[in-house]
Amino acid sequence: MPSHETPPRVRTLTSRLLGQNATRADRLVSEALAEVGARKWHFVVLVALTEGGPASQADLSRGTGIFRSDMVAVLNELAEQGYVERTPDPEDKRRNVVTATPAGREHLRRLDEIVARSQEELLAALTADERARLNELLIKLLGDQRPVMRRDEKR
Amino acid sequence: MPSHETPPRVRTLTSRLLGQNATRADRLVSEALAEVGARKWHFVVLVALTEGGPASQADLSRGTGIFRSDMVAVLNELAEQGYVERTPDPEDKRRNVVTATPAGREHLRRLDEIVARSQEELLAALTADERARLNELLIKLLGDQRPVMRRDEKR
DNA sequence: CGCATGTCAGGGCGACTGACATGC
DNA sequence: CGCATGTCAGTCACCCTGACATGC
Repeated sequence: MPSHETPPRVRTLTSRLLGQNATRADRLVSEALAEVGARKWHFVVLVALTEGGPASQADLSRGTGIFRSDMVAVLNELAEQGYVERTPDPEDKRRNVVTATPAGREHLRRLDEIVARSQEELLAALTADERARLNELLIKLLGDQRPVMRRDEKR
Repeated sequence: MPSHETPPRVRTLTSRLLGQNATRADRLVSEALAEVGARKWHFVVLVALTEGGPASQADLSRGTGIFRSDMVAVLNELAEQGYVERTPDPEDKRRNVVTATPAGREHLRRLDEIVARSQEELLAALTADERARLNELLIKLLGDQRPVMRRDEKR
């Protein structure tokens, strides 16, 4: 009986390679973050807040690519853990101003380390040059694409 | 108010770049395949069958990385459309022998074209050299990893 | 007996849609 | 008025677990 290994025709499809690598990368990062009760969206949102300052949920959504509707849960989780605060915006009563707390910034430092370690693990098989080249190519391939949410921009 | 673009710290994370590119690639391929009522698993399974010959569901599962439990639905769909046939294996009554029908092979030729066009679209921003290099790096990065399902091998 | 196979039920997560109340 | 914001309820695909009956 023949071997049913995935044949080259499929194995070397770029879309497939991207998918498999993304799955592996995601698992590495997610499992590492899970050890401190965090998920990757926590990381992304905390980075956005500490680098961009306080923001509305819609701003955060647009900046990170997380849907407005999903942002709610992410912020709920972060708020429960005391890493962000939601306060009503006095200038526009529809909005919440989301702010990273000191504990949030502290937490982010931990996440930064964890994520960095995951990247190291992910990229272990590549030399520094290869890593750089890969990143370059991935960026070029991605082009103008907004983080996710390409078409409408108004979620 | 600051801009909340995704900052470089996050934007250039390889895990993130892989994720975004994989999402885009997946969308491209899936939407194209959807136009003929197919999904990527259909493609993968049909390729496995035409290149490896008839196989049991468990063999197909191991070869493609689709879980045994999910393979059932995929084969149901392919069988409904007349692209594969399940017949009991006389040599081992636990097994089904899955075979691609002529219509299945015909269908695969269409899918092949569609997938090829998607890859073209996906990779439009890269030169031939860059595409080759990217594939190389992705393959090296993936290393020994089995299609998915790394740990147990016995789903 | 332990193990493989096909099947089903279900969980968790991420991407995404639709709707709705409130306010600009 | 049209549009933005925060929220909730759901859908769908994928990845994955657990269990079970049947047969090796």
